Amino acid sequence: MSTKQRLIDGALEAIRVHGIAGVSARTVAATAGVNQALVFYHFGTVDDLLAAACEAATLDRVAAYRERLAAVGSLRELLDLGRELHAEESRLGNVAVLAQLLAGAQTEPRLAAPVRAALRLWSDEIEAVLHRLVDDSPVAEVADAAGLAHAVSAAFIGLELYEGVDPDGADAALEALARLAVLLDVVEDLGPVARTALRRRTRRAGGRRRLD
Amino acid sequence: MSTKQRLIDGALEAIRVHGIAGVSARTVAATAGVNQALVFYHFGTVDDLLAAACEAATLDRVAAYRERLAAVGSLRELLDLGRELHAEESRLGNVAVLAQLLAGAQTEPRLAAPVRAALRLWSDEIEAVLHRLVDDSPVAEVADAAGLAHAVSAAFIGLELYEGVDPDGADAALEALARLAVLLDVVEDLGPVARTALRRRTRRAGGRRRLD
DNA sequence: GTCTATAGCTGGATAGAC
DNA sequence: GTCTATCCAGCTATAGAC
Repeated sequence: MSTKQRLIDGALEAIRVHGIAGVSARTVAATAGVNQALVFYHFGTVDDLLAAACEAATLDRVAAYRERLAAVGSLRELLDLGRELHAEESRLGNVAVLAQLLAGAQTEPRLAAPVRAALRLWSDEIEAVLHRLVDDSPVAEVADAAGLAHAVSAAFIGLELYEGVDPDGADAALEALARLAVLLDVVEDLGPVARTALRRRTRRAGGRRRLD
Repeated sequence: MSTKQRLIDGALEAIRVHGIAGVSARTVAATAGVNQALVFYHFGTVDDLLAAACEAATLDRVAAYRERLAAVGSLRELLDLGRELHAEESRLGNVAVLAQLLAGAQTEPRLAAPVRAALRLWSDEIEAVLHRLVDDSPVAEVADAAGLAHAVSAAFIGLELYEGVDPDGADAALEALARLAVLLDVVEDLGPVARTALRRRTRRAGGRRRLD
């Protein structure tokens, strides 16, 4: 394995263990088992290494789910895959890494673009599935695929961080969301008469809602 | 204003400006306009100062919304207040501070308890309102107040971080969630016959969903 | 490409004068 | 309570030997 790759893996592991506030050329190099000066030889700055690690990790994980996402055939299946993905990535610590990088990107402009790109990789993937499942179902009335894809990505990050300090609270949140999502099933199975009624009602309610 | 208070305010401002990775006794003291050694005299360690700042800021902001939350009379109104709160706190940077502290708490055990307590202050408040609005409405079938309160808190954090690197994506996410929430209005206005039908359907769908 | 060594800085934390 | 002065660890980044 190349030194560059070892540094990237070391960076990801160092973020997992020490958080964004605890990563440094020294901690990363120690984790990777290489000399500290090589961080600067290969990447120039620590932030550039973090950016490279962010991109590499995301490309890898998104690719790992592409097939499973393509096989999803209903909202029910998508929700199940979502919970599976949450459990799996939580265990591997990938969402945690992305969350730390996202927190760091708030005040470090050089991290903002790579982190945005990583989030877009995920949300584009989710958006494609949502379009396929939702666009010609009754849910289309209330579901904007692009916006929801971003919301799902943000929720994954938020829940991961929440879980770090309040695991029971995060569990309860996931349960509650799954329960609420049952509504989508109900709408999806609606007959034509009920669909028309729903459309009428959502149009009205949507009009009342638009405030800002 | 006491030195302790100036340090707390300085800590909050320093987190806003430099992020959790950039706060130090020196940056905080400089922001507060006091001597660096006073951080340790008054709080012992930097983390203990951050913990105190976390608690103070949250108590302050939760109190600022208590009246408005008590005045909420419908899910529609709650959603509108939520978007108002998001805009207001985003501008003041309070959610951003909580998000940074939450990120730091993932790897700093001394921050975990205070941050969990802060999140609970918010979610308890939200849970109380949800109980009041939802418990004897048809939505109760699909809405667990306690779990949803945690979900809402986590979503606020996730969206705030998302907004920091992708404002357009975060806007789209909020729009999409508001649109989806229209479903709740629809269910809330359901007649008794439709309510019974919904209950039957959610029971079945809920049974199929329980996987992990 | 990789190593040692080091410059120059910022970090937490304390001692001791006032 | 507040200040100066200081210790020492850790930080980024570079120079230069191999």
